[in-house]
Amino acid sequence: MPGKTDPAQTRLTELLTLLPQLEEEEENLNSRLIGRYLGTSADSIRKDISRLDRGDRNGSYRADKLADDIRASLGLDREVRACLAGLGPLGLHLMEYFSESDDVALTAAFDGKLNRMERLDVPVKLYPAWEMEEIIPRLQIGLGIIATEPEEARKTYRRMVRGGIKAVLNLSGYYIPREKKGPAVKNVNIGAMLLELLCRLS
Amino acid sequence: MPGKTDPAQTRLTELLTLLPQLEEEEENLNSRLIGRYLGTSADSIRKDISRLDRGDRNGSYRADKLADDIRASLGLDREVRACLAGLGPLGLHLMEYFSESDDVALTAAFDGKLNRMERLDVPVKLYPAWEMEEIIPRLQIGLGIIATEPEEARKTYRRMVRGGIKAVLNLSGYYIPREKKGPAVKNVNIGAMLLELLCRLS
DNA sequence: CGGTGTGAATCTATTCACAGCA
DNA sequence: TGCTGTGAATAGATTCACACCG
Repeated sequence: MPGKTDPAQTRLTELLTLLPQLEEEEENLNSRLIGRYLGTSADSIRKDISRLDRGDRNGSYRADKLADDIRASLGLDREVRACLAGLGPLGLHLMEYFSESDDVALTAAFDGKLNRMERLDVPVKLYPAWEMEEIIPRLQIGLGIIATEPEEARKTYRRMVRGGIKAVLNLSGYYIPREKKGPAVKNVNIGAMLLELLCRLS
Repeated sequence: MPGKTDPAQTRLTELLTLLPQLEEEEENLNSRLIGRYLGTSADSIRKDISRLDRGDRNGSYRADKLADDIRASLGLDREVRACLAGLGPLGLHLMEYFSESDDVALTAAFDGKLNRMERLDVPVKLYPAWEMEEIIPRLQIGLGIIATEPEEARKTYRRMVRGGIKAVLNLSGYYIPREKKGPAVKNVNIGAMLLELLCRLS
């Protein structure tokens, strides 16, 4: 019952990230087309969008308006400050990735290996991992992204919790158990996703 | 209706990837505990496992037996050959990650930049991207993992399709639209996942 | 007791079907 | 005609409740 996963909300966040791409490569949008990109039925897309209650947009969808309406409906107005832990290959990838995001301001990055940090030329302020607890509240960071090795994920998580983080996106592959009174946690496991795909082959 | 996502199957694949971790850090397993790791109710976990129809295992769960039963039930017996496209930071991360997998044999990796490839010391045979179409059928590769830049994802996908790939896990951030008669596609977008988390903060 | 397994009840999501609009 | 919006119908998943086992 905890990590609630409302399918409509999931689709809408996907649609939001899909819209820029659609704007580039499609003339005009409709529910069937969007469904094809998102792997759902046109019906679901229509229902999701209609429930958005935007001032009566008539006829077909416009990417820019849709984006605004989705943001408004999901409460994605204010930008949230985030930090990233782990600067291996995955961390570096995410650093680039999120540097361009509108929804998240990547404000700090952490790693345990100092020498690794010194070499890096990146657009975000870097700190040693043990300063997390202090930096997170000071910079008012609400969201933590874990991209460490699995072995370090738990410790990293604890540091974030002690820093008062509100939500954690954990891409390390280690499963962080949910705890009452703890932050919202989303464990993403690429191996599991791959297995799910494999099931469809059988 | 296409990209069907059976929640029970999703949980079971997650559980399968979770089990090694549980084996390390928990004495004995029960549904509530598993639910805490997976962000679901104990009820769902019990139901999922009971439907596994294993020869009457009595009482509490054993990690090794569970893994076997889940594999059998999901048809994850035979190992599938996979290839990876894109050897930037994300690709390198995945290369390491999947090298250790039991379910997938990473058999080839591709990149468009030759100089990038020459520098790499990796445990998988590397090929230039334009050979995909030829290599995939020759090595009987069934699954493609896309870790390229978004701009190159579409072209990469087309090459995989022409090579006869059966399933695609696409981590580039670009959304590949589903096409009838095409392979199974799973688009994973980290930005969307992050947005979903942000929604929970509001 | 603290746990599992499982029908029955509930709650949620998807699909259907069609009216209404450009 | 081709698409959206939406109630009604269906299908599906989760939760409840309780019998049963070690």
